[in-house]
Amino acid sequence: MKRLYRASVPLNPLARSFYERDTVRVAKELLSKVLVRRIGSTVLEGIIVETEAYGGENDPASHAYRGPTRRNRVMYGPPGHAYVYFTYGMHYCLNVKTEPTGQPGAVLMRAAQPIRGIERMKKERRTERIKDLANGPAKLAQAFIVTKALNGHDLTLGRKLFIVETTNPEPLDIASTSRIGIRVGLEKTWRFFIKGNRFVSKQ
DNA sequence: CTAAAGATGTCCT
DNA sequence: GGACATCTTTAGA
Repeated sequence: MKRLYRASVPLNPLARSFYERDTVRVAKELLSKVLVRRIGSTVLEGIIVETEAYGGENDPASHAYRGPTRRNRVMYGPPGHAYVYFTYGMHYCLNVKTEPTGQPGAVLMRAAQPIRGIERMKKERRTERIKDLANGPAKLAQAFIVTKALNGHDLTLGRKLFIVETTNPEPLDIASTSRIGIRVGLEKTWRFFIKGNRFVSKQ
């Protein structure tokens, strides 16, 4: 069956060089880019509207603060891979690894504006409210069907899970605050979101 | 081995 | 605004 048009132009996944940079910079630049999840013939897409940067031994809020462990090993691997961890006994959170290999750094995907595959997301999230599909890190992971099976997945391959540039980028108004849900490292304003976007977790 | 916290979400008051 | 679900990971004995 012929398609009259494409809802989104297929673009190449962001290259490893995009991720292999300063974590805070990557966290800001990921805003407005599109997170893509493919499961068989199903495609899920969302505009990244909120992120948080996590560092290494200089960042007490980071999983890598006390050095490498089994859980955080992806944070010490090559850039451009997914770091997925399980928390609170029931939730997954999705990060992308930044900085060069051997240097810890990751960006937490905190919220996305659903643009494709919304019906599937509603089913996964058990809600009809589009605003509530991915306005939080664990909600986002659930909507995009991200589990520990994707931990360490290479985001530059363009399969299963990856990120692409926006087709029509608009000028961004970016706000920054302290990161959410942490008890230390509050002095760093490493949470970034698109100001005014209604799919952000908290204004 | 044991214990406590956790980059959260949901439901209740 | 607060309780609570639920279990892996990590730190400490």
